[in-house]
Amino acid sequence: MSVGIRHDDLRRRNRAMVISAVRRASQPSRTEIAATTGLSHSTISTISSDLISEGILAEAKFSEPVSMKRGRPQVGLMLDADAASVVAVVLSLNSLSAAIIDYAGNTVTEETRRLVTQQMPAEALVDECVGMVRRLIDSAGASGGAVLRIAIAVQGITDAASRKLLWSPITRYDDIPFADRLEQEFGVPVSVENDCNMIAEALRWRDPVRYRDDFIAILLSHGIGMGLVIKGELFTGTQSSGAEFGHMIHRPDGALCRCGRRGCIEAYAGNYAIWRNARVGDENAEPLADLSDDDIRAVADAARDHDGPEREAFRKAGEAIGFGLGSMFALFDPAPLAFVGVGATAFDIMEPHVRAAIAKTAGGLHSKAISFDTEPNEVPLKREGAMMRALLAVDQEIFAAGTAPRRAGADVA
Amino acid sequence: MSVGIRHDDLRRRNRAMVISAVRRASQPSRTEIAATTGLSHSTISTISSDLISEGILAEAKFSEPVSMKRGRPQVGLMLDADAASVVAVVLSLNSLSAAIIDYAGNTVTEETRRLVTQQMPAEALVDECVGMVRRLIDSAGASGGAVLRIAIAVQGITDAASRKLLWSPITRYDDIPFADRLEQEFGVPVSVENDCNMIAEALRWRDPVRYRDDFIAILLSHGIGMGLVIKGELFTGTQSSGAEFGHMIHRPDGALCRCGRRGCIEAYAGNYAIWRNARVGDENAEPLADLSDDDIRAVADAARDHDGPEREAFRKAGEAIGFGLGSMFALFDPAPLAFVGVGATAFDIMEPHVRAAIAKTAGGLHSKAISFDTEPNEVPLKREGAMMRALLAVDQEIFAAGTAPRRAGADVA
DNA sequence: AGTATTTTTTCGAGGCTCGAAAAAAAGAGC
DNA sequence: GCTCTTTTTTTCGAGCCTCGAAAAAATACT
Repeated sequence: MSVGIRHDDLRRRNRAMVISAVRRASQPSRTEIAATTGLSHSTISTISSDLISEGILAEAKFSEPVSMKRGRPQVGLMLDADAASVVAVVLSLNSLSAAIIDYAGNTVTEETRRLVTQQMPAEALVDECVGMVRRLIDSAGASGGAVLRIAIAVQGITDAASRKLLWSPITRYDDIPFADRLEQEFGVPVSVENDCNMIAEALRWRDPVRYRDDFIAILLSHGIGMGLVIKGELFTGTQSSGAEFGHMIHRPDGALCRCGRRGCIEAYAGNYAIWRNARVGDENAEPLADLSDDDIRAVADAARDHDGPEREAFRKAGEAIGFGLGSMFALFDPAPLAFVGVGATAFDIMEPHVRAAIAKTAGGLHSKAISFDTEPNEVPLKREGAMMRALLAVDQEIFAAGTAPRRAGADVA
Repeated sequence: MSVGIRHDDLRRRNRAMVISAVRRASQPSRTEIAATTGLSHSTISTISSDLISEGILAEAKFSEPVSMKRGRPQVGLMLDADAASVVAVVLSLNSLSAAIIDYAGNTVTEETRRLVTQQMPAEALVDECVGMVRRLIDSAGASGGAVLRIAIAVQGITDAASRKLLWSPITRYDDIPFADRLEQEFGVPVSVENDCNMIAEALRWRDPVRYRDDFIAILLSHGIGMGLVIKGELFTGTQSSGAEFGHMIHRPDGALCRCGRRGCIEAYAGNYAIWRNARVGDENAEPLADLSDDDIRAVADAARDHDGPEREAFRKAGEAIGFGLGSMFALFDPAPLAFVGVGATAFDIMEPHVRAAIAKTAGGLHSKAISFDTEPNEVPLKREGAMMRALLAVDQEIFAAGTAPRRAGADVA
């Protein structure tokens, strides 16, 4: 099972701790790092001077002299932006975008283009990714650090090893091996991640106070996605990316879902379902393939304006989400929620029904205490999440190990 | 956040690895331990001779000479039964039992008695536990190692810190602080655990091949309980023991549940629900407080014998369980299942309906591959689970640390 | 009885972290 | 302007820990 700790793991782990402390805090001093990691000052001193000489960290030159205290001033440590760079790719329905990001997290170059993903062969999808990444790397030229990692946030179900796109609403094809192809093309590790998991990862970095150890991100768009952080870790399935909240069953044998099954939460709360209930009035009608943001906003406006099928459609959506959350809360207790995507703009209409449904479930005891937050624009979140995923991999897997700690160190000295 | 690895943690962790390897395997040799832990032979040699001199491990005297190989024969290591002992307490509806178990896992003494738990004040429940543990410790006398840990498996929801019984069907009272009282009484750490979690823990030790990293134990009795192991760890809630499968929502605003809410899985699949559907025919009728095993077996026999309300009741139960599992599998992919308790004797009637329901959900793709296993007798499983929980705590928290590694070691030498 | 083989222990080397002390870098006080 | 105080950072020696190699131990084979 779990393996013993070798002597050389010790350094690797503690280097990882230091890098992680610097990435998390803003220019922490060595003393602060010692405090947060619990390691001694001398250890932090040794490790950080190693990392600086390897070009991974740098001392902040003009740290604002916040101190105004006596004594030697603290000198902040920061990530050396030129230590490396990563590529964050976001692939969604009819849209592909990518960016090169330096080691400190600044965007170097980016590109976005529209594609008709549902009508492209699987090969072509991968080719588009490869092409865009290639162009970005070429345009960035020799500036900054070498690209050490690529992360792709993609709508759909990925495998647990983050290598393939198992299934996605953006294409008719299954099992598309994005990672293998891109690794072969660029010679760096590639991971393929579910977009909602990346949204959760991004929220954690945007607001570490609210979204710390346990929270839930729900993407309300054409379908319903979820990113789940439990006990400080992204919750993924054992074989897939997991957390397919949209396909939990709300009503057995109920409304027709885009996935072909019946009664899924998505079949009540996805944009297509809300539109169908509001405008078609038949929950068994074939789901629309796509729906513009304006379409759904129009339904929301109508629902706000007067009672009628639109308002009823949002009631059903809120109810489905609420009962689904209630079932989840039976499994692992309530947690703060973030609603992301176009649907979040209409969340005000759904919220009372979500709360009413949760109140009827095991999560009901705390239903008033559960915090809801909305963020309409999911695109930057997906990119930030993929970026953080890639950067953290560089931190932990490459820089913590210390590329040839003896040989490279000797070269430098 | 996570804290750095201090120099002394290293030894503690590797000692823990060795102890754990010995507990898991049956009399492994030092060489085998080195292989499974990945540590060097010299390290294993040092650590194991320390552990032997501290009286935690012992060399097996007459290990069957399975080898028949040339060379120095391997000498198996085993846990020293006298190193310590633990108490495993199982508290269920109308029944309390406890046992003293030595460090090697052998039962030293045990006692069981019937109580009318629902009519006892909270204090009296705790008093009964204290009294029984006291009698056991007294009767065991000075034989064996000192009691270093107590674990209580109790039906109901416990808090995440395993200290209190938050809610339980066995009593009208909430927030009963079992751990505090018992610790005060016996001066050793006490943990209060959900009984189904202990069932899962026990299954892992009974059949480590089938129940390894991901599996689900479902207790089919008056209510429905669940113990969940995901990625090698017992899955608990963030604030409570979690995995309240029985109170996931099967049908919004559906049948009346024992918990007062509506539509819970338990309200269709708990013994009282099956009995109610079979014999009362009104899913809103007030649930019975208790039901004998014979009652439910009679319904099962009737269902097997002829079509009618009994068979229909089991169909509804299987359907509720199947859809609930399907919803869970949307979150974390399918896993092997063990059905435990009286209800498991009737599982043959439910199985086709469980599978049919799962097939209608996101878990349906693999519905045929999901393995079902039944074990009617839950009582020994609860005890074994509590025992393992307590023993592992002694392993990891007490013996791995090495009580005063310098001073005690010096005393021995 | 001697040799081959496998397991276990011993021993020295190298690495890592730690605590204490020293060095560095500022503000405070006169 | 100089010294003292305070705080941060580095340096240095000590103590552990793990590792690899070699030695020792224990058995089967010839």
